[in-house]
Amino acid sequence: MKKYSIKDIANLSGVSVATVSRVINDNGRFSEATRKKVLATINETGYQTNFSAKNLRMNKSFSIGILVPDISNYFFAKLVQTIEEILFNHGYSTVICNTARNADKELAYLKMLESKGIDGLIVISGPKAFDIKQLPAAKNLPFICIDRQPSDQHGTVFIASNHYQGAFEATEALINNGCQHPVIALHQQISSSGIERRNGFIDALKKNNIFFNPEHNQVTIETDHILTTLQAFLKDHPETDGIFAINDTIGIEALTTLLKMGKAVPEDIKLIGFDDDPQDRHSFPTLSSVRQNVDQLAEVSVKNLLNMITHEASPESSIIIPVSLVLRESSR
Amino acid sequence: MKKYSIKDIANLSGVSVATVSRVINDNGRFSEATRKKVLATINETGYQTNFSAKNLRMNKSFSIGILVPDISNYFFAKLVQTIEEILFNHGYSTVICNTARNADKELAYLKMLESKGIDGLIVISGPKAFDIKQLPAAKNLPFICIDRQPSDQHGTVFIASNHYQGAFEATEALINNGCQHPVIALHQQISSSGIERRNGFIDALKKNNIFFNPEHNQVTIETDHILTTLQAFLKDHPETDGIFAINDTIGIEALTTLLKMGKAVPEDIKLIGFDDDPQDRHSFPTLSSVRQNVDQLAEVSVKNLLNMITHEASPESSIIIPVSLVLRESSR
DNA sequence: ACAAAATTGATAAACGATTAACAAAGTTGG
DNA sequence: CCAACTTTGTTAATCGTTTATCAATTTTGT
Repeated sequence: MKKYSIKDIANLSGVSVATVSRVINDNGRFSEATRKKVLATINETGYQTNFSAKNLRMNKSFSIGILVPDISNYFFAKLVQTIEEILFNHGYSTVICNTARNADKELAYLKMLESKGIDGLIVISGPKAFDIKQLPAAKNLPFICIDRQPSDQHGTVFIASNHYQGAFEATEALINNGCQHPVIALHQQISSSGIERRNGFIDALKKNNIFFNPEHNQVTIETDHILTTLQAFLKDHPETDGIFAINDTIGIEALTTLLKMGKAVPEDIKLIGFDDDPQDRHSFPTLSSVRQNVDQLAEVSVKNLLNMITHEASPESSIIIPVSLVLRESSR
Repeated sequence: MKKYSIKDIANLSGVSVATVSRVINDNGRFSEATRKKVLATINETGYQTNFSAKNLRMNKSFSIGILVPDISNYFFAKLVQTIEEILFNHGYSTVICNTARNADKELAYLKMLESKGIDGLIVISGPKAFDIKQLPAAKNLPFICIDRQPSDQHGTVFIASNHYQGAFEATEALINNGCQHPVIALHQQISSSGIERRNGFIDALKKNNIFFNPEHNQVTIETDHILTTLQAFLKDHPETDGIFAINDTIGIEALTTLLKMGKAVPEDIKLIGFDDDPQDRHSFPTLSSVRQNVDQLAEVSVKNLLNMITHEASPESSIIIPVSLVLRESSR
């Protein structure tokens, strides 16, 4: 299988390479007759344009980098998947970089991406160790942040779900279903979106005249020690009748831990998580959660990034996407 | 931030571009003094080689394509993540293509990947609609298949977990724990790995003198109708005391369905799944499963692919990776 | 019918790297 | 001291595109 170049196509169709290029890129300067002729030989030969050459000449690579902390996390995987699909439909390919929340890896990836001459960058969450914008690599690179607030807001796009709203609504759902002593369950280190969620929880308490006391209304879960942590907490705070888990990993863990402890969910303790992992539908009882609108998140991200790349429209600077509460059995 | 080319570096260090290139690629033909000089200006300027140019000249892109059916599936995500990391450590970047098990998309992706001039391809599972090898795009492209048997074995590498072994061991575990009437739960359409798993199940029955009767020892789960399907099956076959689920999605669904029906797991019915999803550790009771060795799968895949690319060693043709049974509460 | 304008196509110069072929300078042995 | 060899570095071709500039041809207006 020979690889055909534009020159071969030109020779075979009896025109010049310039004409072939014009036909391929459809920029007018040719007659209908030549168009047919050229297209025919392209079809015959199965010619494919060589992107390396095109990239070199046009200084454009038709590929986008994505920095993502952990693609084995369902939410990130789904988000990346959706973004990738939309980008592909726009003629871009996606280079996925799994940073493992490691700032050094992030830097290494950025260097590689710069070398490859990517046209744009999408940064999802991740470490706040340094500011992407400060990097030489990113100086002239269109990029947007999802769930990671860039420290220098100017000229960058920030997109996130309304974590605050989701937490607020989830907490109010607990209260409306009778919880008098709701507790938020979270990890030690907490991301920017986590802070938003915590604020939503606190404000929902406030609005319902429940005083937020970190001692009583908050439990810090240490991974792998959830049973002991939760057991100790509930012993000290037997009045607890509702838990808002800051994400579904904690939510599901809390659920099974409660069951192991002999508590009934939702009868004794109501429970709501965050992220709407698929497993929420398959727990027993099923787990209420807050669903982020992944499609919209992806859509808006790509739209804005491509706008930045083509300069067609000036990008918005900060976009918050609504979330939706998914009520299931665990919070009845 | 200016972009420096090799020419700039040459001028700034007072040598020719050829020399700079030699220093960068360390191929000998220069003195220690020039090396230091060139490296110094490279450091000062922050020069990065332009991959488009390098690719064009060398006819090599240092990027690998991955065709994967569904990256939001935990096993695939983990596998892709691991492969990506290893490839990155070898200086390759990864272009991920989510085919959604759609043969047309697969074809479109392959065209794009060919245009980009990828150096190699990894195909994970996916539709058997057509044979990659037959595609002109793949004629001279080194590629390996994970969990997808290429129809033309010659010169291609096939890598897979030992699905047969996993299913066999899981089934024997059920039997050894007292199950007299084990049942396999599977979907209507079944992949090549699914067939292996089913064979393992059947042979384990045989070995233990249980006659395999599709009527009695197999239930076909229709997604979204699992409750009714399973309920009907158990009504017709009340003797059922063990279920081997062909994957963890079915496993977890079966588990909660059984609980909803008032069955006790593992007391009434023992249950083992396949793939060792993280959620298995957080169900109640925890779900026994078969774990594929993702690290080894990734390692072996990359090693063989890179061997094919560099011709350093001739690739093996068919590699089977052992799996391990993870026993938890659901099969006690 | 002829000048001006519009259409169509060709030539050749980039883009930034690698590398074969060559040249100059330095080293060595007899 | 000079032939032969080694070391170091330069020049220029090449990869496959795009596109500015120019040239030839056709169309149009009067």
